[in-house]
Amino acid sequence: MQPSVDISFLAQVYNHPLLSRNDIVKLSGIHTREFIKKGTFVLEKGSVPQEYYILESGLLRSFVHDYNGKDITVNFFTEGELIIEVASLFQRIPSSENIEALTNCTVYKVDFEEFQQLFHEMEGFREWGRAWMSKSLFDFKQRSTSMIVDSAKERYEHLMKHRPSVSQKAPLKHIASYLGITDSSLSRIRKAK
Amino acid sequence: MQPSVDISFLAQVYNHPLLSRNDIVKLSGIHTREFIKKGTFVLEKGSVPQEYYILESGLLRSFVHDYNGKDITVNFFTEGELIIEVASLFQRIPSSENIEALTNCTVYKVDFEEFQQLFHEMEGFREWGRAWMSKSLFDFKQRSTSMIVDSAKERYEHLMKHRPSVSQKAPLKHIASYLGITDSSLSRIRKAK
DNA sequence: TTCATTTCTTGCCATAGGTCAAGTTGAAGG
DNA sequence: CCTTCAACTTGACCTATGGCAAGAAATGAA
Repeated sequence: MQPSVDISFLAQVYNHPLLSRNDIVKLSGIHTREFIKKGTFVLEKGSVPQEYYILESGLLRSFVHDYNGKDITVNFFTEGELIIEVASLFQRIPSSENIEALTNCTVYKVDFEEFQQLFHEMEGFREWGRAWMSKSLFDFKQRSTSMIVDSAKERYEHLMKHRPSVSQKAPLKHIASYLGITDSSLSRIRKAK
Repeated sequence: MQPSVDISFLAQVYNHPLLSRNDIVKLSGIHTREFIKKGTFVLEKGSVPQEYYILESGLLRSFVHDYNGKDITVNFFTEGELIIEVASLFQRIPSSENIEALTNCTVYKVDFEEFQQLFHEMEGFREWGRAWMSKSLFDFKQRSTSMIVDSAKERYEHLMKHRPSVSQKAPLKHIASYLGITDSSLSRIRKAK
């Protein structure tokens, strides 16, 4: 049994002035709903992704290993967000990061070729894509600035406030590496509150 | 006297498999060469940019002020790079950062409206744009990971190696804030070598 | 040339956060 | 119910980097 597509959920994700309700319906055609079990890797280092996903429910993270083999969480993916490794998907190069499901998840899968075709066909979709990229770029810029300007405690509080589901569902060690501190330090920060 | 456009320079910048020599010539039509004096702001916090630039020679930086009023360099722009604040240019919202010329510069200016038109007309241009954005996204991701994984000294050495012109032309304090350390610390790091 | 301003260096001490190691607590499988 | 493994906490100590302030060097304007 194939679970069915939830148009109004997709309408929220693909919210853009140049995308009409009709466009969304058309877009929904390239989305298939899937379940992903906790622990599954939706992308492995070294492979070239053939798709991206939209996360309906659950939590994932992307991570890399530094030169000491230490595991560093690069990003979390929360409900309503795109699960995508932009550089490797668009440039067809092997990914340098892994993406792993931290909980059971429900996602919409989008094949790259089908995406690509609609992308060039629909101006609104392109504009949405560019807006999405701008926002991501902005977020990562903010993130590196925050690493400079804010203390570990402030960064933690910011994460708590803006992405509460992360601190609820992710193990402390992943949150710590995402914040750029050790798990001991994060434990102390939490205690201090 | 209007300085003339250097097509082969632009061909390097707009290097992409889907952009032919003819496409580049067409693109060059929306570029005007300009000189910018050291100290000029090409973008001021709070204003909405109407253009982006390509840097032929010179050095610029973008920066913000943190809540203590401390000046933080977010990025440097070196020769051959795009001088652009993506979020505010594409989403037509006031910029949260400033962009300032650290030396006299030669640039190609591109008006947003003219860009926008060609962008939707030429598939190759769109693909180039997306590739450029992917790369930027990748770079910022790397940057935040580097802030976590590498020591101040390693970050400095990386910058030295990959963007030597920055350490040659920018004052120490801007390099320090870009690296996320104080100018005293950077001075000591330099000395230690 | 001189004066003023910025840039850079350096010393002293403070501190956030790291490292390592030893527990606890807790959850999942047999 | 017991065992195991991961998650989390906590303590003792260490280190990279910050804050502050003084001075030296370089740059630029008059």
